[in-house]
Amino acid sequence: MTETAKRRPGTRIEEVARVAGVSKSTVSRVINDEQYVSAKSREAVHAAIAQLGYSPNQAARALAGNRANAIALVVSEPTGRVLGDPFFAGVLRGVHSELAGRHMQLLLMMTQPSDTDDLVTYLSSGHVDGALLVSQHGEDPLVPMLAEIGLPVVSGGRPLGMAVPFVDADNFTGALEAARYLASLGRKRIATVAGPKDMAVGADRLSGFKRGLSEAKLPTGLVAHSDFTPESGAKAMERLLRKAPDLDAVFVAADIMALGALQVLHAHGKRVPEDVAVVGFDDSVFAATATPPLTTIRQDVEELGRTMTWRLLAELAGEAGLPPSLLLPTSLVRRASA
Amino acid sequence: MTETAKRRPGTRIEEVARVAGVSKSTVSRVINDEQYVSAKSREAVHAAIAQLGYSPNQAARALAGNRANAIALVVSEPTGRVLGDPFFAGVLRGVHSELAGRHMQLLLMMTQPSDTDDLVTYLSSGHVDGALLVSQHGEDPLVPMLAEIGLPVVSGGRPLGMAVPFVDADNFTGALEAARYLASLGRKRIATVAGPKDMAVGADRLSGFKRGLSEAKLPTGLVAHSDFTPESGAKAMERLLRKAPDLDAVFVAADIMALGALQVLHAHGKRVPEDVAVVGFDDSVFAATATPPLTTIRQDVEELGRTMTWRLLAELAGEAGLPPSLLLPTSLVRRASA
DNA sequence: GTGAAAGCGCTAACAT
DNA sequence: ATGTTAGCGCTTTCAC
Repeated sequence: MTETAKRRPGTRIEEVARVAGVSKSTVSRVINDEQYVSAKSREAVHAAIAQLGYSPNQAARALAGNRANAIALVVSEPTGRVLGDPFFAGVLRGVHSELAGRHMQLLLMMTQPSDTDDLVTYLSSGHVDGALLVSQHGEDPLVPMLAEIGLPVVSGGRPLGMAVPFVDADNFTGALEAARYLASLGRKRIATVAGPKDMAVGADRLSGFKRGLSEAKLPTGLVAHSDFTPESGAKAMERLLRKAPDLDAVFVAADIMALGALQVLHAHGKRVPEDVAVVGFDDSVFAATATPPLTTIRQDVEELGRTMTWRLLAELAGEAGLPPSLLLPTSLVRRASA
Repeated sequence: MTETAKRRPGTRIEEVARVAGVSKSTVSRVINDEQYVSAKSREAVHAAIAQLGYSPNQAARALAGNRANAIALVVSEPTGRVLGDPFFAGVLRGVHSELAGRHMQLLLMMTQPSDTDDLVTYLSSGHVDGALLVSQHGEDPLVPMLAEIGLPVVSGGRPLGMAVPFVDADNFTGALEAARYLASLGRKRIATVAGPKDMAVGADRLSGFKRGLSEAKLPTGLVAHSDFTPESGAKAMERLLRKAPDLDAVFVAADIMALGALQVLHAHGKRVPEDVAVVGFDDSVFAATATPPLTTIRQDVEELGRTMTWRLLAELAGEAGLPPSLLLPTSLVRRASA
């Protein structure tokens, strides 16, 4: 590295102390919202901070306080395919809004299974105070590894393996509602493009769907698995059509897969919803803009991000009696496809 | 704050030095890839680091080195609507891949126009070494403010106001190619759903489009402005159809707007591409999954992210003779819509 | 309620 | 090529 650029931060805490007429310690106490500071001092410090445009040096805070004042958002998936997913975008937005105003930075980390070790080393070295995990496939080794090093963690989506705190949409109930709705429409040959078997989200939505069909005394055998891409959604739809050319409804376990399914349905001359009713899941940006607009199960991904963050921060703050896991409600959004 | 959780980082540099049989300074030099370290020491240090699973404390590095070892990715737009945009996801992926392996963290910051001052204060306080800006509308006040405090900055997309280093897709040439292609198809009444007037990306694509039509001696008057959402794309398409019911082609300046335009075209009984040929821009995930699949101008957003990051890091490293701005090539991707 | 002083773990002169 | 020393700006005992 050559001649790395350096810059001197502006005001230091000492100057704030001078202007406010108190000691550094008092300024520090005010900044950290501690008790035992007189209203008078507090006010003076706030005034000085505003006047000088002071902003504490995070590095020094972290070093002295033995905290990082940062949490990581870990996306463990090959080359961040999830990033393109509106799901992730929503979570990110939620995390960010929950963090707003707190003195906490968000570090974004992506990781392939191959460099899991590096990541664990990094996370265990005090760079962050806790981690949020998203979109891990099945039994992600990251989960037990982080649990072992004692790093507070909250998973977005139910992890398949080890029990760690998590927040998830109520996928089971959402899919159940989708199946009930399709059955209520009088559809009899209801299929599903399910998610991957090795992801809890896939399994949960499939379970809920099957439960709904069972209630209506309908057969539950029309299942094609897929991963969360339009392409594989299309392929799954092809398989379904081959197996049951006369199917009259399909629950696609993610809007993004429904896009592919819709293309295949059109290509086969099936009218939606007349011949085949389609219900998606997520109510992502894809749903409203699909042709035809997609009836879907809405999950509030932004709320998911907020809740995950709240849960993690609460744990970092040492709060007791926190629920190990939380399920967020879903709701049916009716559009043109069913 | 109550009883904030604390953790002690594991190994410290001193222990690495002891195990390697050298001084802290030498370990530091090895870590920072400096010269004047014997191969022997270097090797010993690497071995010790591996053995101990050592990872340097970023806070201490930042404090002592007077660098943050972090850059910010600033998304300046009301409540991160951009986040849902595949454009942003791609850029993020590119930024991240370029950062991989360097000791640099990525801080994600979103900001509304209202808290620009806070952001500037924060960024100017040494928390980051530089910033990447994306998706600013028109003359974003952030640009001159950051330039003023001397923070190295690279903009993703050409900023409308002040001259700061930027990287952008070659929007002009891309749109030019779209227009030429449509003309080469024999289309005569070619319209465009353009982007916002106050964004360079909107202006540049419109200019290129008009230039292309002029070349073919075609009229350039069929223009409807829109922002980058499917809804406003649909509205713009409605306006275009009202103005020219017999239009036979439309260049939609973003795939995501094309989704809305496509819905409207269908609703009006227009067949795509038979009656109306449609060309989009971006080649985002929306393009291939649209009905019909969209012919579009591809821009490599991941490369955009990588290039922005490279440019910023090069500047931080004090490299001389860096190009103030860079334009990335685009290419036509033929699918079914035109 | 407030201040003084001792580090937090590292980098950066300055020696050698 | 390597070791020694002095901080970086803040939080945190511990007095008062």
